[in-house]
Amino acid sequence: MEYNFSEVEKKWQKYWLDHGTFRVEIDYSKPKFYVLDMFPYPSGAGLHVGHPLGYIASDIYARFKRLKGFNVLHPMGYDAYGLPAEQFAIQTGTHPSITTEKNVIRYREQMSKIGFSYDWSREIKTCDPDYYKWTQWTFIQLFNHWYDPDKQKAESIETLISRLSTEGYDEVTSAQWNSKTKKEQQEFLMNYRLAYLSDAMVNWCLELGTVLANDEVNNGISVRGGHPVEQKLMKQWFLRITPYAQRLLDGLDTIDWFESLKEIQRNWIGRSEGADIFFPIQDTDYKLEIFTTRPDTIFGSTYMVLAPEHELIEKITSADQKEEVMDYIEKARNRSERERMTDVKHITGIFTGAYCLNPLNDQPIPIWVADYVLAGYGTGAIMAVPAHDQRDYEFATHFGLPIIEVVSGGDISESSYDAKEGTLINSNFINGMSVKEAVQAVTERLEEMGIGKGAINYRLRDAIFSRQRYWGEPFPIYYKDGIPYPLNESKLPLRLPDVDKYLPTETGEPPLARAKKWKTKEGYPLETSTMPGFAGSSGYYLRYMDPKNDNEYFSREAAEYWQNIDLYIGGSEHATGHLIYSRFWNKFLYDIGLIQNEEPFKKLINQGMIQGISQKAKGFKSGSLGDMKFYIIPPDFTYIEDNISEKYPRWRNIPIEFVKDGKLTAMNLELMKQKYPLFDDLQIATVKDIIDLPPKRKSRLPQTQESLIHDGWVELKPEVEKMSKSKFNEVNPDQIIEEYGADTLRMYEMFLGPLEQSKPWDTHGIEGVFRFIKKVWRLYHDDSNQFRVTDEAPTMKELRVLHRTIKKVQEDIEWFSFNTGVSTFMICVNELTELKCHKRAILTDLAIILSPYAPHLAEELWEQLDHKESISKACFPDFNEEILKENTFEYPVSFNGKLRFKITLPLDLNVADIEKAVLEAPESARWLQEKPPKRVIVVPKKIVNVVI
RNA sequence: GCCCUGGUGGUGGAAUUGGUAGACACGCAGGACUUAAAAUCCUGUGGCCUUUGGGCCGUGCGGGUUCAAGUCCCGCCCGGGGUACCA
Repeated sequence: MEYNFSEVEKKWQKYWLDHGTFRVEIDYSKPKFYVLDMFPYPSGAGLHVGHPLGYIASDIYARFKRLKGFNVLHPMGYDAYGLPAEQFAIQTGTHPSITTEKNVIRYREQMSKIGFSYDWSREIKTCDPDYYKWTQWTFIQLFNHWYDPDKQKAESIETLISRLSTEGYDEVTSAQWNSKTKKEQQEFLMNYRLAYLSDAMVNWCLELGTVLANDEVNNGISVRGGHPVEQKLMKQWFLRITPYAQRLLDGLDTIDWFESLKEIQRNWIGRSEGADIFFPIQDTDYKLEIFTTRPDTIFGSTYMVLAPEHELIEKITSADQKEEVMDYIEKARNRSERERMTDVKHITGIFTGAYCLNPLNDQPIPIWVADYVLAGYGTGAIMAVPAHDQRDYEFATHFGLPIIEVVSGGDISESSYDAKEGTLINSNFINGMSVKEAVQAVTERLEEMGIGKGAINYRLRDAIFSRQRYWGEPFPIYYKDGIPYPLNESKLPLRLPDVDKYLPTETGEPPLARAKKWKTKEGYPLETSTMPGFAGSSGYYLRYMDPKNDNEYFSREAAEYWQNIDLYIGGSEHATGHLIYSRFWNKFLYDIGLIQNEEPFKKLINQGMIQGISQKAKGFKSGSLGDMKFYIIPPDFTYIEDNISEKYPRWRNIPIEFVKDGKLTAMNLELMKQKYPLFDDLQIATVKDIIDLPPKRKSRLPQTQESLIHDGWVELKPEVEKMSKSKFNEVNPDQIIEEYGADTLRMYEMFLGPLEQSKPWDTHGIEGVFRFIKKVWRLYHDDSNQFRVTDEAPTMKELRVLHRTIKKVQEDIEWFSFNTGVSTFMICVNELTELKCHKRAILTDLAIILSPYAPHLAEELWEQLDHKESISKACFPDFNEEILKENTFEYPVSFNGKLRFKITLPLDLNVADIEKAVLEAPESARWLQEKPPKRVIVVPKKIVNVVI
């Protein structure tokens, strides 16, 4: 009889639930600690072993902090809105809430089996009206606020209105404001609201029937589904995140995230410093405003470029160029974003016939239109400096435009010199200056002349906030005379209505337009778009603090007690989406006084991906049209390649559950076909199959090839890939728990390697951890499974093992080095087993320190050790430095850096005595060869190195 | 292209400030127990050489700094991630 993990684990999971062991409330007698996992989207496929990796790490940390006396908030919930449930609804008519609820139950069940210490009473779902009420509420606040650049924070829109009506604001005088109609006023305010409606070029995905945010599009293809995305002008809701760009950038310096992740965010925000410069356009009153990061190169500017969308083009193009220019603009406009991206190499552009003047030397400069300049960035116009910008260089070379070198250091006959170092030449009053000095000098001169100023641009764009979809939060907005107004807060939540179909209407309106009576009580139509996925996930961590509160998002008391998140664990794929939006959302709520911290996530760790090992079958297709077979051949088989292979797909993923020892047997293949009809065409190739192949060229195979073909089975090739259902390489945690138990799963996932690294799941290795768990059990139980813990006093040796382990385990958790933590336990248990230690004084503490990693086993042992309360209420033992103190040290002695022997010496020896002892050691004679050493380096408690 | 990462035995990985490279596991080989198997336990396991004392070589490659380099510096090569006309 051995440790019965499945019984024990069920017992404690039930106990924790029944006793509310992990429920937390505000408790001023303890310091708080907030540990959060990025909540999952509950997909139909359920969890695979990769998903819980981060959850296990955070759970260990949360349990550790509890033992250390913290009041730990450790909740879990669901990012429940999402495309798959809606797609399923379109196909089957099943309401997405039904699909979602089913998946949520499955997720909860799977997570419960792993033994997480979540406070399940705080569970939230973003699709729950009690929750999305506050998503809608926040949206209304965003709508009702603007960003005051003087105060650098969000302010009520009323403050802007009162300024406009009394003193005026920006370029609008109070008289102008007061003479505007109500509609005009509302339209004007849209330019300032933090949530606003605007016509904009958006990423429109026809297949999905919705617009997508920039981070949902990659290379002109939707991230979800992989459908083509085109640019389309549409009215959409936006969140004005851009005024927060600088604060989002600065905030990064105050938080403890991986530097690589901060770097991704910095790049995404994309701050660049430079200057806005006005160039007068010859023979007109127009001025061309451009943005450049290199005002120092202004004398090297040999042409200007406008984006095809630029509004000045029509006004300045000369009569003889008009037709060609208009033609070019038309073509550029019809070129989809995707084309523009895939066709980077193709240089196009057209001369407008107009010239502007360099304001510093009155030289005329030709103005061109080209699609390599983007309308949305800076002013949509640039001064081209071909000598010092690669893109301009290529353009100038292509169209034969002049290239003037103004910064020395490169060879402009070869390529542009883009570096920001060198001395200015051919540049009038800045000749001889360094780039840095010249930038400043030119900017100052332009400012003096009133034709330019220092400027900062950000790559970050306002976030498109509407989706033409059903399964999302409805906007709390109605329209009166075409003007949007927020609903009264008392009307929240505005519930998602039922619809007959989850598709757009015949007239192309979003699915909500199908709802009956989608109007306010007064009869005003409601907004038919819904919010995007990131709406519900941007502020969910705040709701956990007070999840049942019906009157507020969360109480002030809860916010003041729990503050922000001390530890956040999740995937780095959210670097430019969720993690930016959340920080923005949080800063806004901070501005309006709801919370105390500007940054939501103090420390963030990205866990790596657990990859799957796919099993790939190599093969070829053959047969008649209606009966095409895929013949599987061994990976080393090459004979087929010459005549057949390149015409047909050669590799197919085989579901790993049917593969044993890298082989697929004919019997398993049959079982597999029964489960997945998709594989009906598979067949293990026999020698005859290959010989019979058309064209029938050979009657026999080379001996070496024939010997690879076996009767009844075929070899497959393993390959490390992302774990996913479609690759048939998923490993389900339920199976692992069934076979080895949750504690083994938890420890093995940690043992696999550093948390932040990606690594393949290899089920073989789990045996080692499983043996360890059984070994722990045997420290407490004898061969007949009788509890064998004694009250004997521990020896110094045993105490040393224990305290060394306590120290290392604690340090490893604090450093998030969970893999070495597991090894530490293994070493400890190996040593205690060797010492035949079954003493209460040692094993009590061992159970406590092991409990964050293997909570079920630890609880069971704790109970057997006669404790009445859960082990999670125990106290993490302190290690005793006195016990750890050694009085000797085994010095490695090297000669010329090469280790030769070891010598054990007392620790209280001084350096001279150590040197003496080493040189007098008998082993030294052999290396010294009776000559005195040149030098002896003694590093106490580390090493001795003798130089000869 | 640019930015960020990483490269250590057959495999996953350890070495936290420059100080014993390969901890801990898996796998493999041999052994004990057993009628047999499973389970468990023991021994060995970086490579090459060896007179069995040990020696030489080894952390992607080539240099360097240092008494001492997986760790620091310079130049390459390869893998993973981010980004891509952002002026």
